[in-house]
Amino acid sequence: MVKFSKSTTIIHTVDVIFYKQRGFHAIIWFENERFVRRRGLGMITIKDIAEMANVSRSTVSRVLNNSGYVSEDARKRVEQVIKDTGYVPSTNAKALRTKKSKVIGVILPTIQTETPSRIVTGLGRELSKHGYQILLANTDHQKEKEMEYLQVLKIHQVDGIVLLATNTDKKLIEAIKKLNIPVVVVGQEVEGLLCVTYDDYQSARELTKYFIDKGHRKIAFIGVDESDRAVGYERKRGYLDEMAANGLSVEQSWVQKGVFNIHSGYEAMQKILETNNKPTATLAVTDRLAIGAMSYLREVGFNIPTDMAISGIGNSEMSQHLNPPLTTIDYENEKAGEEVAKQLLASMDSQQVAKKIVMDYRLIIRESV
Amino acid sequence: MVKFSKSTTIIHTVDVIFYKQRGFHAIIWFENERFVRRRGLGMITIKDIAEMANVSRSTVSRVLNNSGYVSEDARKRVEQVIKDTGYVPSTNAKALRTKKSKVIGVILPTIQTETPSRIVTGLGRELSKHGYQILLANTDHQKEKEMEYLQVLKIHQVDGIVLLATNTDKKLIEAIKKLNIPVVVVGQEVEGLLCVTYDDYQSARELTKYFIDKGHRKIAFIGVDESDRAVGYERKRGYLDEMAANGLSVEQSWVQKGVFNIHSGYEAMQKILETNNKPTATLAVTDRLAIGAMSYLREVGFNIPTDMAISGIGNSEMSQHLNPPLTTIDYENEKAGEEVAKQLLASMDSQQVAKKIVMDYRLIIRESV
DNA sequence: CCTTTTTAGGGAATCGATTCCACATGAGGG
DNA sequence: CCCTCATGTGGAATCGATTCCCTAAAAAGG
Repeated sequence: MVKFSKSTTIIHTVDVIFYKQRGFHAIIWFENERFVRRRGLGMITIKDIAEMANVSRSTVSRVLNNSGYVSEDARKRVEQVIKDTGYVPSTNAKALRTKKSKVIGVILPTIQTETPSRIVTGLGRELSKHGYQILLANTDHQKEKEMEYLQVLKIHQVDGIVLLATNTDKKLIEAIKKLNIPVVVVGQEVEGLLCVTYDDYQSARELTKYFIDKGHRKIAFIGVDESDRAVGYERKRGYLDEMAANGLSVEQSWVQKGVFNIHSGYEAMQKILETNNKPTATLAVTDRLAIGAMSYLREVGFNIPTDMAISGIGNSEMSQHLNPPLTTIDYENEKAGEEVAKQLLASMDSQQVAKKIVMDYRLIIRESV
Repeated sequence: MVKFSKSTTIIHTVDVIFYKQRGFHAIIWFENERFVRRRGLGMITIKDIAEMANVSRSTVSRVLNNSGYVSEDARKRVEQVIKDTGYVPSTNAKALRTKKSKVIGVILPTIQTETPSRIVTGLGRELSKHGYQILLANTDHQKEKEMEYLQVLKIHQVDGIVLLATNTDKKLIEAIKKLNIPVVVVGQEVEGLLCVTYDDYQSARELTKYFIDKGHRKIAFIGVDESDRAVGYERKRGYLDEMAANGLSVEQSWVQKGVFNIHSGYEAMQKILETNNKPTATLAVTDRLAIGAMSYLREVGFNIPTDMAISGIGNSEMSQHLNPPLTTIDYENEKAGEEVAKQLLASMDSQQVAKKIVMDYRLIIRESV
C-alpha cells in the first residue's frame, strides 16, 4: 500500500481520499485493492509516482528501466506505488525521448484474403510477446497509397515496417530504403532488403511433379500476371521447368492467366477446355482460382479427379471442404508471420543487413488429384 | 525553392550543399526537385523549418495548424520550406502536447474471418480520410488479452477504440467505460455505449419468412451458443418468433448448435437428419455453417434445394460460388465499418452519449432455397 | 495626431518521459 | 587519517511539437 505522510488528509475512509504531499494533490479512490486517480484529472505521470514514493523522477525512471543504481528500499517503494496506482508510462513521451515507439507498421494491399490475414495474425502474436503493437496501413489495393502510408508510418516513428507487397515497385523500395527504418518484405524477394519468402518455385515444381507421378502428361496451368514475381512468375517457372525436365510439352492454350478471385478460375478453365487437345490435370496457382475452375468443371459434367485432376496453392480454409477436397500447398502463413516478427526484431537491435529467409511448405494431398 | 541567405555556402553545386543559417547547419542534397536532409542526421524538426524560413517555431506551428495570425509572406515561405524538405510534424511530440494521437485502437478476436476483416477494411478506409490510423489489437480469441490490450491502447493514447466483440464481458465493458476514451462497439449491443449493430433479429426473421413463403413448414435451425447475443441469441429469436407467428411448430431436434467453422455445420446437419420427422429446410446462422451443412447433404445424396433448402447469413465470398449458390443475408460489413468510423469521429468531438445504430441488411436470394 | 484595435510574430513554458552530470555518502586501501 | 571508488539520488536539459503571453507595428477610429 501507499504510505501516506502526516500531511495526508483522509476525507472519506472507504472510497475517496484527498492525498497531498510535496505540493501534489489529487482525488484518488479505492477499488480492487488499488488506488486509482480520478478520471478527468488527467493521466497519472512519472512525476506523481515520484512524489508518492518520495523519490525523484530520475529514480522512478531507473526503476522502470532497470538501469543505474537504485537502493533496494527506493525500488520497493516505487514498485509498490506503481502497483497501487496501475501506472504505465506514456508511450508518446517515451517515444519522443528515446525514438523507439514499440510500434511496427504493416503495409498490406488487403486483409480480406487468407494469406495476409494469417500472416498478420502470426506477426501480431509474436510481436505482442515483445510488447510491440501493429499499426495497420491497408492500401485497399490502391498503389498510390503505399507511398503515403510510408510517410505516415515514419511520422508515427514506427520502429520497423513489414511490407506485404504483391508488386514491388522500384520507387517504393527506394523510398523504404531511404527511410532508414528496419523493414521486412514478405512474400516477394527484393534486392537489398530483408525478405521472408515462400519457395514458390520449388512448391509449384513439386506439385507439378506430383501430377506427373500420378500419371498425368497433359497438365494445364492457371496463373496470374507475371508482374507478381512470386505468384505470377516463380510458380509458373516451377511448373514449366518441371514439365520440361520430364520431357513434357505444354500447349499454349493450357496456360491461362487470371486474377485473384474465384470467377477468374472459372473463366480460365473454360478457356482451357476450348482446345481439342484437352489436358487431364490443371494446376491453379491459388486455391480460389482452383475453386472457380472446379465450379466450371462441375458445370460441364467433368468428374474430378478422373476427367480432370486439379490442385490449388495456399491451403485455404475452404479447400478441405470442397468436393472433392482440394490438393494444395500449405505455406503455413502464420508461422511465416512469426518468423517475420523474429527477423524484424533481430534486425532492429543489430543493424543486420539484407538477408533472405525462405519458408518451408507442405504438399497437402487430398482427393482432387 | 528554399532561399539561401548570404551566409549559405555552396560546396557542390549539384548534389551536396552546406546550408548554414542562424546557427543551424546540416548537409542536404538535391533530389527530385527537393532538398532532403541527410539520413542519420536525425529527423527534420519544426526548429529546422523555422530557421530555414527565418521565422520562429510558433509561426511554423501556426502555419501547420492554420491558427492565429500569420502574414501571407511568412506563410508562403514556411509552406515552401515544408514542401522542399518534405517535413511532416512528429506525431509523438504532437500527441504528447495535445493528447490527440490520430490513432484509433481496434480490438478484435480475429481477422481471419470475413466479417471482422471487412469491417476493418471499411473502418480503415473512412478513418484514413480523416488522417487516422488503426492500431491493431488482435486477441486471437484469448479473452484475457482483451483487458491487456485495453491498457496498451490507453498508454498509446489512442483517440478512440473500436471493439469487435463476440461476447461482451461485463468487466471489459466496465474497464472501457472507466478509460474515458470514446468507444464504438460493433456487432453487439452494449448498454451505455455507442453501438453499431446489425439487425440480427429482423434478418433472421425475414429469412425464416422467406422459407415459409417458399412453402416450407418444417424448418430446422443451426445456431451458435447464446452467449453470443447477436449471432446466437437474436438470430435464434428471429427464427423462433417467425415460426410461432405462422403457427409452425419446431421440433427440438431441428434446432442444433455449432461453433464458427465449416465442420460444425456438417455435424449439425448430420444430427438434424437423425430425426424421423425430417425438416425440408434449414437456416444456418453463418455461411460457414451452411457450407458444412451442404457438404453433409451432398454426401448423403440430398438434392439442394428440392430435398432440403438451406440458407446462411453473412454473404461470404464463397457463398455465390457454391453449388447451388447460397441464399444468404448480406450485412454490408464494409459499409458498417465506415459507419463505425463516422460515429466514432462524431463522438470524439462532441461528447455524444450512448446511441444505437442499427445497420440495414439485404436478403440475397440465390438457388439454395 | 493621438488612441484604440487588429495583425504579426517571438519567447518561454509545457506535455511525460530519459539521461547526463554533479554531489553526497560510506566502504575499503594504504 | 586521507584518498579513492562504488553506490545512490536529485537537478536539469532534452526530445519536438503547441500555446499562452507579451510586444511591436500597422490600421482604424476619433
